[in-house]
Amino acid sequence: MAEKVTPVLKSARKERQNLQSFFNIAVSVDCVIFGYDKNELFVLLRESELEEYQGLFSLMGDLVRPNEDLTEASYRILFERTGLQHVYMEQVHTFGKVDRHPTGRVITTAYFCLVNMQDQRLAIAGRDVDWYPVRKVKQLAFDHQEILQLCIRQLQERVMERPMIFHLLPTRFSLRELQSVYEAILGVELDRRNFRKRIALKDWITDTQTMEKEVSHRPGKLYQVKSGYLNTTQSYQ
Amino acid sequence: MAEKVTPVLKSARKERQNLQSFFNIAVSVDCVIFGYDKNELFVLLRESELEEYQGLFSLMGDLVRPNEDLTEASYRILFERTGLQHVYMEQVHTFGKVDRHPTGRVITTAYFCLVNMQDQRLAIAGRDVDWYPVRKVKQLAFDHQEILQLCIRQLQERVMERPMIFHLLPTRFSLRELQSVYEAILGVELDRRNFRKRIALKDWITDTQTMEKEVSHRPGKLYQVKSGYLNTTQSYQ
DNA sequence: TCAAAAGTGTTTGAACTACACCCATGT
DNA sequence: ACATGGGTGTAGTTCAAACACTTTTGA
Repeated sequence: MAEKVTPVLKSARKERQNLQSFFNIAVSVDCVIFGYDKNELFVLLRESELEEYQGLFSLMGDLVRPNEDLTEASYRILFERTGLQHVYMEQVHTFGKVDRHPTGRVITTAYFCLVNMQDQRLAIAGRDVDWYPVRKVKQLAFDHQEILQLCIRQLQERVMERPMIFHLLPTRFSLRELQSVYEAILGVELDRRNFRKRIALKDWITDTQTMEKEVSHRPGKLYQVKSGYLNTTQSYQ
Repeated sequence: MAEKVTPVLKSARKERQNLQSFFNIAVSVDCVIFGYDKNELFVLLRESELEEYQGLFSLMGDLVRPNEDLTEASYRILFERTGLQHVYMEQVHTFGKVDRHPTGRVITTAYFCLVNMQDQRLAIAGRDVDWYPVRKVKQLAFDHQEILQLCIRQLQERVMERPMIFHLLPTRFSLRELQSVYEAILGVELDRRNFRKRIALKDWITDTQTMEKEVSHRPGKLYQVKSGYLNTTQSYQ
């Protein structure tokens, strides 16, 4: 094994000339931005700018700039559309069918983001974007429906395994709220007692010694995520 | 919510002109091709062609052609280097740092492939590629070490959950062989009795009513994967 | 006093772990 | 006879699921 063959070495500079003709696929990033409110999972959409998709909504996407890392591009798009930074983000998949974009050959890398819809810094008013309940989204421009579905699936697969759900909630939350977010994401009802035991086992959250106020029922304890579990950065880009 | 804003529509044709200046990031695919032999996990590597990485090995990669889906490109690269088709393949991650490639801006999508090193159709002799034990790979060209590590991690995370490991083995195999492949991938020793129970629970394999031959110990039963578990195609590209 | 959600424990089954002995074959 | 791996079962633990009643608050 491993016989050595002496290759004809190419320098990067010479190589660049040969490659120029291949620099003709555009690269984009699409952000699937999830939020949670009133027992419902929402996704941020905007109306497609393309004639071909008039009347349809699309995800937040843009081409990657020549001097921008892929993750930088994703954070830029998020910031441009929401005013938010330091948001939880995961790369999901890269979609590369030849005909997926009518403008030309564009491959796109999909990320999902989890944001707190109550965040005061969230600035979508006056922009061409809005929140839509994920359950009601039936059709999107491009292959964005497929992208959305895969992001939901990945969110569902990971949300019980890793402490990521807290990015969707305010700093302090009740166990009831936490359970409702899980139910909205997973699309199932959970048993309250089993849920509380499971969350206790994870050891992600801590009692804040405060209670809900101004609720028309017995107030619950408020919890917060333990420090160190609100990281937004990925290991790999 | 969802106030409508009337956007200025752009046609795909007009849009294409605006985008031309962005068609300047190259897109590549890197295949991490895994094989198994004699209690070891191997990866297929070749010597880097670039002066900058002289003496280092690299993964099998190439630029994506303008009329080629991302997965097509990955299968083409695999076929060019191994002569194999219809191989198990999963997309892992897309790496997009600005400076990851000395030739210019190249983002790359990594796939891992599982091949049977005993496959008669495997044709790497005379090509500039060879198998290296994964454990011994310490340094690679570009960011290929990072790509390899992430592919190994994804393989490890999924190999017990999905019936993919059989692509690394001949059609018929003993439970001992199967256990050894798991051990090579996971980097741990497994208890034989517990392993057999676990595999029985998965219900992936079936007894072939044949036995090992010409082994210098008590021969074991030979098994094969149940039909339907050797799919090579992915749901998403 | 009623409505609404908070809070809490037990029982069962499934799956995983650790662990030891006899069996069949080739040399 | 010996070396090598084949083949098997039990006991303990952990985790998940099913399931009901009392408590606290606001209206």
